Amino acid sequence: MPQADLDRSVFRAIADPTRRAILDRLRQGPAPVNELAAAFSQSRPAISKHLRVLRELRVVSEQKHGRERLYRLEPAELKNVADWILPYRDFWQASLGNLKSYLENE
Amino acid sequence: MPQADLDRSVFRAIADPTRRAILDRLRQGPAPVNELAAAFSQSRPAISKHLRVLRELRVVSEQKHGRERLYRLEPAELKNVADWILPYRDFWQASLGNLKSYLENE
DNA sequence: ATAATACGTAACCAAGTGGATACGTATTAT
DNA sequence: ATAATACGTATCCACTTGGTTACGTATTAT
Repeated sequence: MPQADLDRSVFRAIADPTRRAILDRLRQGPAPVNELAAAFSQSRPAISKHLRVLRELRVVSEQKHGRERLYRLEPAELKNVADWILPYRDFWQASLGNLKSYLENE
Repeated sequence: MPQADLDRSVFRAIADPTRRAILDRLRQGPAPVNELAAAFSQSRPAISKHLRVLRELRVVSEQKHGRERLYRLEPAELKNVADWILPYRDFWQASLGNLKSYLENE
């Protein structure tokens, strides 16, 4: 069999470090493509492709503004990540708790 | 240029849906490989490869137990995901707040 | 001792990914 | 009108990924 059907979830969007950095930047407010590209020592088309992925997975939105395109953070899909990670919280809290009591009993 | 240096973060570990499912399963307790493989309509070696990725990124640990290898969830690295997503929480809460007041004012 | 079980790994392959350069188009500046 | 700017897209390429089958090895069962 060639390959299973692709993962089109938000997890793919945040799998790439450049895309995560773009999202981090957009937390400070919308930005045009050139400003984003300037920060990442990659060609502008490369950033455009990353933005396309983020757009298609609905993590950002695009708004034409003159000849610029302002990209804006769309946090709704990211909530899925938080929701997925949530039940694991108990586990690392338990681990830290064990470590704490271990240290306290030495 | 061929490719940038690879992302070896936990985000890569959770990028694949099969690997996320494995982690979800391991939340209920450690499991041997065969049990994991039985659940995913993939060959056992495929699951072994996924487990290797999870192992190398320290999201699971392996423990030999007779001829079985028990895989166990190691939540510490997953905390990085929760930490990364945390500042975005404000954004989707703001969005939901806006939606709420929008609906209330109609 | 021999067979069966539970794995990991090697080799291979199709498809996906992330990058670059080249080019086209809409908008603004001159 | 012409040039410059700010993009998106097409094409190409090396590398990665995720799957398979074939095989080797340690452990347990007979």
